[in-house]
Amino acid sequence: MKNRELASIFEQMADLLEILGQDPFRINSYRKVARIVGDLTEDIEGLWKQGRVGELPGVGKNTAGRIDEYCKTGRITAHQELLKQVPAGLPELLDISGLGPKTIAKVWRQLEVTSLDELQQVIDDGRLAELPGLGQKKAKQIARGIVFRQKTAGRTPLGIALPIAEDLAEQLSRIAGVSRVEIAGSARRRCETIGDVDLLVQAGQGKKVIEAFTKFDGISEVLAAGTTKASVLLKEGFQVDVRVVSKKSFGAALAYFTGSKAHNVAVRGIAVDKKLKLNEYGLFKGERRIAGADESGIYSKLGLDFVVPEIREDRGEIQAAQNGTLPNLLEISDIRGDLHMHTTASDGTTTIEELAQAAKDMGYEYIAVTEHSGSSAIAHGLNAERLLEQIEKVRQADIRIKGIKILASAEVDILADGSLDYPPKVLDKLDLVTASIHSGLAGSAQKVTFRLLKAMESPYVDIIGHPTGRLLGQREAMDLDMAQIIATAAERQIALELNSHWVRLDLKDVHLRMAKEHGVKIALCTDAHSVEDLQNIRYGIWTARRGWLQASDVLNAKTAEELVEWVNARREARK
DNA sequence: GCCGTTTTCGGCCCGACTGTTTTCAGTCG
Repeated sequence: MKNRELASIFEQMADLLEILGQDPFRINSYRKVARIVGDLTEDIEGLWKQGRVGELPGVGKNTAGRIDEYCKTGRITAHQELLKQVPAGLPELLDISGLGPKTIAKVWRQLEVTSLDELQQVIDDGRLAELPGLGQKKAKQIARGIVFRQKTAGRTPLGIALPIAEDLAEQLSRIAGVSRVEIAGSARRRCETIGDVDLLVQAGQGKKVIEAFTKFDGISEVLAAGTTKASVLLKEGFQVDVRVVSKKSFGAALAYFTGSKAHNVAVRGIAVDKKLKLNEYGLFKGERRIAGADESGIYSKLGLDFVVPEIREDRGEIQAAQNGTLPNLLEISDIRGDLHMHTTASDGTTTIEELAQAAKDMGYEYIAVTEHSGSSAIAHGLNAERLLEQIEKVRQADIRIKGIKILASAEVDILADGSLDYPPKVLDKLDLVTASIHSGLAGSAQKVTFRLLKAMESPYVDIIGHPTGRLLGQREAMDLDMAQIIATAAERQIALELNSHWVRLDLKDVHLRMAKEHGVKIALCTDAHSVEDLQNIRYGIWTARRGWLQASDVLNAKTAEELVEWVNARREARK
């Protein structure tokens, strides 16, 4: 699937045009195409073969021609031409906070800067500060932007940012005069990584709130502080923006700052169609505010069902909200068990008993204990003999501990050739089998896809664990042919895992949606290595919701009886 | 660039803050 690659070409064309100072609206249209193509669950080449590229929103005659050229030749002439006009090192400079296209063009034309290194040089020798329209402060701001980008690569995992955001929100709510605090932005949409944290405060006296906020512990630098907003850098290395708004505008501001930008633009378009004006202060008919205190009022006045933050991405939710066909998304209460966890028998830090008790306290009906298999030596994986002992321990625990069903399972390694790390007669003794790749993740697309497909041929595999193997900010996802993996999972009735640890979130939202559309069941599991890890399920729930999943799409939303039935049906088919 | 029309041109979101100016450009969200 070439969707990502094509999207990045359009994205880069937009960057190049921006540096060249072209029409901003034209640039915006390129960015829109990049986003549409990147989010597409269908293969763009498939769409092209059917001659349906022109049906995509935002794709006109010109863009359709370019996609046509790309599908035929693998490149776009206009893109190549643009690359010749701008030094290769410039587009990445757009990622530096405080540095925009105008300034990049200026340092390029006037100081002959063509790379990040050369930019650093003209900052250090003072030439950047001497450019007309710039100065000492601006130069320092850009220098900070460079450091920040190098330190954090720009994004922070939700699992790190959200607890900090929740703590800041709590502190803000204790400031005198503050009546309400909400986390907005991508953290509220529960995106897997957060660029910066947006906090919205309802209060009369903005200035006092800003003054108190900028004195909080944990702030390493105040970037901006006015009467209604402040931006600070935390010691953890990411930015927090606080905005103070009045009660009558709170809902409008919350919607506005929750985004996504694409969702907001589309909603605003609906307002315009109705001869209304929507901004961060409210929904207006002429001068009169007709909604704004709460989000639901705005959606309802626009003839839309309320759209939960997790799916505000302009991926079809607005049309669904108009038609009354928004899905009834998965809730944490729908989850009846966790099917992936480790004990001290392999690399966990806890026991079967402790996990079972904690799961019971969470209201679960069942758990599956899944140790690593022998080839994961570093994780003290179990060879066949030790696995049989572990199965016996699980059976005993299941008898001893009342009120929860404990399934004997395993996270069996998928080896380099796609075979499984236990022989069939051992696998046959397990209630449930998850198979995962733990090594050789950097292999070619062809190789890693082959390994997974091969493993899925086994009649013993019920679930594929953390299918892409990514670790946010640490390790790239495997270069899988996801369309083929999903098609095979659908055909063979194999569930795919949504590993809910916040560093994995694997599968991710768009792949979950793709799987759902093909009728593939998702196993929403924590891969817990401790009792606390079981709580990571909340990250999985949010990601599942971002993928439009409903309870009916989730394997472990089934009752214990239904789950056993599902497994047995697969066992029958195996014979 | 796309889109949609009271259809072939004109609009496409726009307000806050900073820094460099001295009324505004650039950046950001």
